[in-house]
Amino acid sequence: MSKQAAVDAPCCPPLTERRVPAETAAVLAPAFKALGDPVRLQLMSMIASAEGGEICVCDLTPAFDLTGPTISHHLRTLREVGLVDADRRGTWVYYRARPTILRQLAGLLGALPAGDTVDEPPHQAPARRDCS
Amino acid sequence: MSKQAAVDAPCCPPLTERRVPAETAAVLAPAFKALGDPVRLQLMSMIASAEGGEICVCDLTPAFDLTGPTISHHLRTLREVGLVDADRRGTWVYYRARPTILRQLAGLLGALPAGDTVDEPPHQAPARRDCS
DNA sequence: TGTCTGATTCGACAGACGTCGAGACAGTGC
DNA sequence: GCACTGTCTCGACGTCTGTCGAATCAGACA
Repeated sequence: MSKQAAVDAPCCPPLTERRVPAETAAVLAPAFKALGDPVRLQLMSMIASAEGGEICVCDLTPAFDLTGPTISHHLRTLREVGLVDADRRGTWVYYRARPTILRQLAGLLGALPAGDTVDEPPHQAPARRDCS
Repeated sequence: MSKQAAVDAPCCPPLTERRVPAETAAVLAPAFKALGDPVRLQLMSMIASAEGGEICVCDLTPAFDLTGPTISHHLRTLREVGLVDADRRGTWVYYRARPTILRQLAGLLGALPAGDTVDEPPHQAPARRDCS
């Protein structure tokens, strides 16, 4: 059924420290892309923050002004990149987040063990260089 | 001309803790989407990890099997969501990462206290079925 | 000034994406 | 068995995206 490609990606140093190799980029980019839609980003957060660690589709659908098939489509996208996992229980289907890949993405962006986060290089706000 | 919309986003609790509001999702999703392309992900990491904090376009272009205009297009995408900043110096244009939004994204994905979550979340199903 | 190099913008095109309605499938309950 | 509910798949449609070549813009230099 689902591909869940990104799940097995090798773990990754923050992109602020070393250039991301093409292979890693090819594997992780789809996960970022999946989060690149406001609906999916909200779906992901509803799933990841659900109490009990999982949430029913029937709780997700009414939260949006979209049809069932559309929500289902977005959920499949999240499933295919390995961000969530589905589980049918009787009539209902429950979705659950997969923290591993979420951590990989966060790690890549540099959510390091908190504390040593890179800090602003010299950068004044109003720079506006408009080199257009 | 550039939009740099996401830059001013309010900071955000991890999506594993609370549902991301539609507003925040609409603001941060474009940044994730920008990172959702392998080429842009690599560009972003080359820029963010560049020594001196910045890197010349002339160093970026030859690193890919793509034409100049295509690289320029991707760089503009990164610029428009506020992930990078451009600066023309003489003949060359230098790009620099903006750590603020990078940290926002990382934080959203889970400034996980490290060592906490394991892949398998609590798995017994708390039979929530009040979906009627 | 004229020419050269580096970077961006413009216009075009194929392919991917987001959305929907209709229909199919999986379980439950009578 | 049959009807009902919840979810997914399929096909279609309009829009967006990634890529390119050609043209344009911005500086440097003779």
